[in-house]
Amino acid sequence: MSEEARDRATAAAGRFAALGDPARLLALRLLARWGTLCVCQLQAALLLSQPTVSHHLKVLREAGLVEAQRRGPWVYYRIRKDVLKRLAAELLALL
Amino acid sequence: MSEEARDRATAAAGRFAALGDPARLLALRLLARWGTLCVCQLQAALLLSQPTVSHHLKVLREAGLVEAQRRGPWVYYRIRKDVLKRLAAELLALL
DNA sequence: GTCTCGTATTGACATTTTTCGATTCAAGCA
DNA sequence: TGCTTGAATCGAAAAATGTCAATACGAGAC
Repeated sequence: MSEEARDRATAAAGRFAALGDPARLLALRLLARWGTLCVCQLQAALLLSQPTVSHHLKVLREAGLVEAQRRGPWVYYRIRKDVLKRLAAELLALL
Repeated sequence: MSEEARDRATAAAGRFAALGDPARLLALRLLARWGTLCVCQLQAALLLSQPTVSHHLKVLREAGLVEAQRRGPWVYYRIRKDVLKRLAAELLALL
């Protein structure tokens, strides 16, 4: 297995790890359903403290799975579909 | 979000977590390429101690992503493609 | 039976992760 | 200038994870 393949595997593992938490996967399902949500809306749905929700969103952001945009006092999050598509392709490559 | 959706998300998160380690993802890539490998072959490719490889394979097994079969003194592992397909579908449902 | 080889489990350790309370930052409004 | 509200960061505690050495298990060969 080549060096680049190893690096790609490591990068993909990082994204899968970001998906590997129930709270984060639920947040993504909510974002998939509603398109865009602010932290307080996600907090209400996830039933976690605000710092915890912020932490999970940071993990998702650093994995490249979501992006944030500030509008007034609110920060809205949205899924990065292109990244998710590439990740799904990595999964299907295992078949 | 319904109870079942929450449970499904938790189960899927467990499988994604199993994918979320470079060693395990590399093992899956090797299995995808060669179809079937024993622990000692995976160990040689992953450059990890034998107990560590066994541990990772156990994680993958308990997540349902691979299955094991003993043939003589060797235990051969193979990907469970149906499970991987369902997992990819979960990912694509986020689009 | 014993020996050997491949695999699994145990025990231990260091690191990482998850979570929260307390605090700080950012933006708008009075 | 404060004040209020939403979000991020800090600090800390508990839990989970990744790794290995040592040990135990399982299946053939002798």
